[in-house]
Amino acid sequence: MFFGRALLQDGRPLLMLIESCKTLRQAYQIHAQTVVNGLHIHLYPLSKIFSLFALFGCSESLDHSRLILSRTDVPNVFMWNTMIRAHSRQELHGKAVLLYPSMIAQARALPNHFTFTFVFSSCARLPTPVPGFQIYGHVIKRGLESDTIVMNAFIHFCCGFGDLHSAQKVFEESPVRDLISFNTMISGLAQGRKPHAALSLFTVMTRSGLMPDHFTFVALSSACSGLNNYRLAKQIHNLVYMYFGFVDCGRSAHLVGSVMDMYLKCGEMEMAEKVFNTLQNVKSSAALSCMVSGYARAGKVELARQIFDQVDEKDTVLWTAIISGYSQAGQYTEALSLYKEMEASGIKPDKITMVAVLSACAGLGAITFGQRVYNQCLKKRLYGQDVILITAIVDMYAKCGKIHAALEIFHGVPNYQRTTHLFNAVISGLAQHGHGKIAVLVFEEMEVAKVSPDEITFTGLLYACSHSGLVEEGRSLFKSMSQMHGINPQMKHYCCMVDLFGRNGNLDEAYKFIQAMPFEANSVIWRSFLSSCKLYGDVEMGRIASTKLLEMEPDHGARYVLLSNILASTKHWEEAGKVRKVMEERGIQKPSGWSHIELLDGTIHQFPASNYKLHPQKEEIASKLGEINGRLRAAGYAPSTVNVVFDVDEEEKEMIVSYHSERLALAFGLLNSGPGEVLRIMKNLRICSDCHLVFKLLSRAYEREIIMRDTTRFHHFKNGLCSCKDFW
DNA sequence: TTAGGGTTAG
Repeated sequence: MFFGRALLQDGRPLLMLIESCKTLRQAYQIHAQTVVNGLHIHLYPLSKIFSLFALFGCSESLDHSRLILSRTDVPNVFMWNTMIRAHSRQELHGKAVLLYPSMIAQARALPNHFTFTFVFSSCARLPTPVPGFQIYGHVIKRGLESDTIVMNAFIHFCCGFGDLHSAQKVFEESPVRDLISFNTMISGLAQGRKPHAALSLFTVMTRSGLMPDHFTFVALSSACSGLNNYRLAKQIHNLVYMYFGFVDCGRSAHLVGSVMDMYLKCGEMEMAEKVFNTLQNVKSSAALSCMVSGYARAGKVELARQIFDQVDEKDTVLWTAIISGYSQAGQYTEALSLYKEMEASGIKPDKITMVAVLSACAGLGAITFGQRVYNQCLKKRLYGQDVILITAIVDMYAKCGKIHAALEIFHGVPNYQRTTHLFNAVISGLAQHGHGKIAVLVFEEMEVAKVSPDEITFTGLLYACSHSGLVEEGRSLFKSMSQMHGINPQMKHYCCMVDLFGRNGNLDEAYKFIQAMPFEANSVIWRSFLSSCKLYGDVEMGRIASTKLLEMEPDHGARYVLLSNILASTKHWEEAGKVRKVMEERGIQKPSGWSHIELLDGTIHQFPASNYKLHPQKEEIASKLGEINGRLRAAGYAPSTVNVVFDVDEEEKEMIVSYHSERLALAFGLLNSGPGEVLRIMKNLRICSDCHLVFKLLSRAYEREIIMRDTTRFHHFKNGLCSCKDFW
């Protein structure tokens, strides 16, 4: 019997029925009829029915196909391959790969090149490359290492894990290299950020007589997008014209989109806009997302928003692009409210969306929202597969004041997933929380795990040392940078060192260090030094730093404030007044301070300094501030007014201090929370020493834990003490 | 074999 022409009892051809099958119900009916007709005992119709279920695309149909497979005595290679492909399509890559050993163990059917192609495609999406390499052993055993299709799949797998070395070795040893081999390799080099290697491979390809196709140029433009080289971008664009003429934007949307993205990533907005406009009515979702993120990267969030708003059917990527755009621009509240809109519109976020949202939560310090997003990640099973997502979660916890939660997650991450970024997030988090010694221990762990540190690792480490008073550790880490790790210290590292010496009172050493630097110190260094001079009341050194600063940045408000503070704190009122006058004459304003507090329900309330008069609870806040002042006096507190710049009378100075934005947020927090609840406050400037003292006293007077994040670090106030040990 | 959105520090 020729089963390809098998007919059911009513005369209908089985294959045609299978091909036209649209619903799962129809599929079950066809299967039932096959059984009635006795066709199911023959392998050919059975495997056709089987693939109908396997590739139908839902979990129920896949379950049914598993059932058929388990009841088949000797499944053939076609059935195994279909099963592997079906699991892969439903993103069940682990299960897809595990089918391979089952196949080898049970079947008499030998794996063919389709088997390996499907298996490698799933292996590329596993969290570890180990199974892929084990299966490559079988490829060699089966003598398929010269099969171009299998080799292409393996090269793709290697590139997915960033193992360009293995990919290139196989590529070069391959006896036959086709267009797909070259495209895969060029694309792999692009992803692995080897643009020059990708370019030279392109030359090899054209010299060998192969004609590039659209895929080649998509890969090539992606490779060159990171080079920031306008001329090269233009050359590639010209090559596209040379090979394909004026490309049909409808059919070549991929290619046009990639060329546009290359211009965007080179910062060539005008050319990108030109290409974008050629797309006219066929603007693909990808092109729109590119433009949105391109504008956002260029700091033009409003333009990005305009494009976003004009799109009727927004997909996950477009939503993510705009959310991430706002987050990167520091407009975290807007980012979070867009995420809420996205949820309401029914578009499902994916792991990349979550990364963008978590980064906004981290920026804002919004722990309730952040925790909700984390729970969503767990529920949607997004967590665990992706290192960047893990890094974003760790960073969110650290920046929202829960460093222990951050550490707990970090400790659960297996070694093969620990990247430089992840270590950096943990080390910087620990630094912000003042856990310098633990940061150094984590760094030692990093060295043992052979994860290479970069300049960001050292920024975090040196920062941690300077904020924990670890002068010797800092000194030796700084030395090890160039001597052991081949990283040349940059301005920011020198800045940390000046901070390290200055904060610990070694002002002379800090000054000598600045003078011995291999390049001219920038304003950040002088500001750090000036802060230390203020901390230790060294007017002479402070004057040197101030003079330098005013020369360098005559329009920067904070410098004037710091200088007049230092003069005021040492009662040089007259000079402080002069500075203020210069500031007024030049029309410079002090940066305005604000604080916000998050309540348990996740709502965030923001307070600008000295201003709560517009707040709906203004009367309660005023009376709470009065009560606070009373409690403070009872605790023997006298306001320190060294931070108040001007020589006004003492009472007025006290008033100005008592209206610092963090105090307003605290008063509001006490009013709107239950006893024993932790108060979480974020401030956009550094906390002043007076507020710091007040927060310590109030943590005892009200028996409250207060967690406060300022621009430089976290302060945990509890029982009259602060975690920074008054060192910040 | 195809493009687009993502993490740390400053």
